[in-house]
Amino acid sequence: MVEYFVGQLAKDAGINVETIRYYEKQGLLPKPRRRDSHYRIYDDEDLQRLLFIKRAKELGFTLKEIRELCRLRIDYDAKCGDIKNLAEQKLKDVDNRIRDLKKIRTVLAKLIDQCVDEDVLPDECPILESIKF
Amino acid sequence: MVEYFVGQLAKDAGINVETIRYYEKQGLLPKPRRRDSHYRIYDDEDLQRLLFIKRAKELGFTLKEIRELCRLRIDYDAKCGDIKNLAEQKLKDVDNRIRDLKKIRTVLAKLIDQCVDEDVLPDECPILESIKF
DNA sequence: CTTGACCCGGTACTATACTACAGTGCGTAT
DNA sequence: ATACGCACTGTAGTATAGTACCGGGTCAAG
Repeated sequence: MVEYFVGQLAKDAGINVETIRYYEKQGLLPKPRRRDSHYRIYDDEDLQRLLFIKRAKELGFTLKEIRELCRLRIDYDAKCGDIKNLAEQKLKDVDNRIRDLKKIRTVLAKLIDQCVDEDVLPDECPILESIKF
Repeated sequence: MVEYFVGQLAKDAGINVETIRYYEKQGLLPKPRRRDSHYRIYDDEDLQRLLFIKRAKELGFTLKEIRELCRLRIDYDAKCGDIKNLAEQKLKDVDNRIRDLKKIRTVLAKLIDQCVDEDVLPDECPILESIKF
């Protein structure tokens, strides 16, 4: 199994060393094992987790929400029903995001078509023209 | 046509009055007409625009990106090709977001199923288990 | 013609999410 | 064994996106 120190992990994930330690403090990364030297030791799972956090952030989830997404599990104390409820709520949220992104997608595609077919530009924001949230 | 002052607009959009003035400063809202009293006057288009900004933010776009999305137009100076390029780039971005959200969706759905069918919980973060970005 | 709700610009403060030191210790290659 | 890079904790500073407040003007109901 591959092991890294924080510097290598940071490089592989494309994330700042300080940010990794910050995520640990915020409970987004589990407290890693340490060398005798108290250097943190990471593995590939940590890398995947970091990449997930990075992308989830770009998708508009806050660190708090990401923490929740990642904790949909393990809490053997929590009843299955509780987890199910939270998961269902998150699923609904994700579905809505997908739906609204598809609306934006449609408008962008239309705009690109307009640019090809004619040399006519819409005279108001096309996104606003067609999307009514 | 309905006209509002900033207070009513804020109420209808579910957005703070100060935030609306802030968006104007940031170039997200066009400078509105004014009464003689220099009160700002808004209409339904402004409301739609605000709702779009609100949702786009929730979808993970920054104010800067939203400004760009809304300006994919009007710039009659810009060549159609430039607009097309920007729009295509945004489209790719939106497609990637949809793709990744669908991955998360799949995992959430699976998690909910597990809760129904058995009383077994995954013992690691299910999101991380299955999503490799 | 006043009074209370609302608007004005401007400035200062806040929360979130980093990012950058400072001072100190570890690791390894020479 | 020493020097250079990298790690450690802790604290301070930054960017983004608001949010709150101040002193003052406006509007309209009574």
